[in-house]
Amino acid sequence: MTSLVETRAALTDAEYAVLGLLTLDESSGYDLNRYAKQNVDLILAPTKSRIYAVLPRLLRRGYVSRRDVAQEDRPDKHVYGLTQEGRAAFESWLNDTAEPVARDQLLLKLFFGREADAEALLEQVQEFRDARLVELEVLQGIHPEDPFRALTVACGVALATASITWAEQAIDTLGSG
Amino acid sequence: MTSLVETRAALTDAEYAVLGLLTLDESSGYDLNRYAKQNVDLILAPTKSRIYAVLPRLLRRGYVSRRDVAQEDRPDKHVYGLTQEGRAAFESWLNDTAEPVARDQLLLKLFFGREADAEALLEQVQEFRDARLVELEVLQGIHPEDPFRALTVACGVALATASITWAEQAIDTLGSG
DNA sequence: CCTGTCATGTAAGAAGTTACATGATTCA
DNA sequence: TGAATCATGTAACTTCTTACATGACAGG
Repeated sequence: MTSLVETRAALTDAEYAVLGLLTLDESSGYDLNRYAKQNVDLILAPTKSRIYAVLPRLLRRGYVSRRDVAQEDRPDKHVYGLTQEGRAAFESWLNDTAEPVARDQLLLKLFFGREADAEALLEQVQEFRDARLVELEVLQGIHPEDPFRALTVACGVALATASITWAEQAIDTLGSG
Repeated sequence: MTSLVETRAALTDAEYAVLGLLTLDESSGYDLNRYAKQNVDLILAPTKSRIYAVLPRLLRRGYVSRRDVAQEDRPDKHVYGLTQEGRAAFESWLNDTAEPVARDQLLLKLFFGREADAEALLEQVQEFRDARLVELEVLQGIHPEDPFRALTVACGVALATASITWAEQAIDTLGSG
């Protein structure tokens, strides 16, 4: 009885990333690792051992299925595919507008934006922008005497501003799509 | 025999943050927690339990000393102060230009910039800028067909650009100081 | 001959979070 | 009466990283 609302525990970002990659094609751990390095890497780089750790967990939850492919002269291949439950879980995460998303999560969702509901995605980018606006206001209220500390605040301001500008642009793109 | 160069293992960011706060004044865990929440928070927020976990570790290393202050009607206060070794370790971290720093680490160092060697700090900001320039070039070489993925790249570009602009400004400030 | 690709994972440890546990005082 | 401040920490848990472990084949 730890929480009033007993929800099915959420997955981690790494797990959603794996589910997302599996929406594209069924893959082995090895494939996922390589593909993640090449693509999602700049956003979120689940390591090899993380991928291999995550796959059996998703299997136990019924979010992925596993098919073993025998091979000669090398280990069998474990090919994982998304189940209906897995796809449902992934999409419900993708379109969830209730929880505010951090930057990396938003980027991860955008990366798989094709699979998402256009309005839900738009709403999440707007929420992200609004959160940055609040952050910016807070930072602009801080004026440290120490010049070094002023620089740290300036960095926060610069990044928040850039995030807001980018988000506006993203909102335009998504809205007109 | 895990590494050729047997260096005294580096501390974590949370530990350096605590050492940094202790350069200002000796403090109890409670004080550190409160102070961290008010100040470093925006950069790096070591939690209460992390602070209480870190202090005995720093003590064992000889980086801080502990003085117990008896109090009536409430638990004794454990007041920690920086030792010479602690200050040396902190400063050597602060002025270490060998390892490239991540953004949060750089901000943490800047936060305690008064304690740092001006040139070493400058050099680290320059290295940071250069790393962002490389990052930017990589990102500018990526042109995904998928418009959603193009947005994720655009975000990276926006943030890298903002970081570079900020770093230039910081370099000016530090150089003319 | 050596490096890279394919292919699986485990082990050990670091780092951090949330919640638990206790208890007096002060102020609104 | 209830919340905030002062003051200590522990426990349980999650997540993640780095390094270890194995082994064949292909290509330069």
